Amino acid sequence: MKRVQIKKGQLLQRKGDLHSKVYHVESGLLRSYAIDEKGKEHIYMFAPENWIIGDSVPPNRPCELFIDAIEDSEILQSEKDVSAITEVHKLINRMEVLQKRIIMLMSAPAMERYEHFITTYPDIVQRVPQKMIASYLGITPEALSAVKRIHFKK
Amino acid sequence: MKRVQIKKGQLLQRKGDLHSKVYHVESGLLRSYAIDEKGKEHIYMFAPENWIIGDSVPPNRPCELFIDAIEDSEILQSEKDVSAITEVHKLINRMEVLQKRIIMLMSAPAMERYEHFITTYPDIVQRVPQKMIASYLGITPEALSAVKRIHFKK
DNA sequence: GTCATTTCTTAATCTACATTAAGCTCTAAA
DNA sequence: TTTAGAGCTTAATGTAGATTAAGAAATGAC
Repeated sequence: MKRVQIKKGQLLQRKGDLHSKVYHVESGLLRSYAIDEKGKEHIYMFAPENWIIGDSVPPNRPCELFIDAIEDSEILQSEKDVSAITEVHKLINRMEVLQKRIIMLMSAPAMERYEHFITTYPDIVQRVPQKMIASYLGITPEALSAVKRIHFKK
Repeated sequence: MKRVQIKKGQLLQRKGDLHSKVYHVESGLLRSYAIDEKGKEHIYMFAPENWIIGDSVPPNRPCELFIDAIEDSEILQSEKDVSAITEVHKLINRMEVLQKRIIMLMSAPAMERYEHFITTYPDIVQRVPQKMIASYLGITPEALSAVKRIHFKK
């Protein structure tokens, strides 16, 4: 368990790394994301204060996600040691978020995903660029612009 | 921990239930799914032999998913007791599947999701109707028909 | 067996969102 | 102050997959 200070933009983990860590965010904001074959980023998770973030692969297998800092952050970095997981309920909370997200991606149109994002991450909306929100929602920045135009017209 | 025999088609859990359980499948096949406002089903997970399946909500909150049997099945039913979770690595395995699935839904076209489904669930393909596979992939049965036509033409 | 249902496929049309490209705004550097 | 470059928006066009509808095939009830 190690306390680390990182600067905005700094990369903590890249796809393919072995022995990837788990990060607890004390202050600041991290994100994890995948990059597909066309080079397009897909943000998988934002992690503001008090969140944990990491790649869900066993520590001996190369990881799938990139993790970097969107703001200057202070984090606690720990090994992925199964025996060290004292807070099982934190894992279960995370699984609940994932379940909701999958159902959203399968059924809700872009507009509803945007509204859901705003209610789940009210503080984050002002802290990240639009294109990152689009990436999280699984749409293009252009489509997000259109969604917002309609959203506020209502 | 209770052993139960269930018949094909039998509902084990419906959306809104409290104190939802966790099921370990000894034989047979279960599925969990959501139903959206338009009445459309979205299969969230298949659980063949040796899988665990359940809703990722705390036991005191109403659950989100329906769970039923696709085949006659024999299952072990247990309470959602955090202290009883001895196999943390099973949770972690599940999270890995969810992570892959979200990235798939965000970036891969229907054809690749179908191919990925076949490799991850090779035994299941013959055991469930096409429309359930479509529901799992997040496309319509009509679109799946088209995907398969192209897939086998290659 | 027959009849009724449900499932699967095909084809025509429609639509949400992607893609492309251009213009606008803001910041930062020289 | 101009210039370069991100980031955001707008609009035109393109496309994957949805929707609708109809027919074929499989399944189940009697």
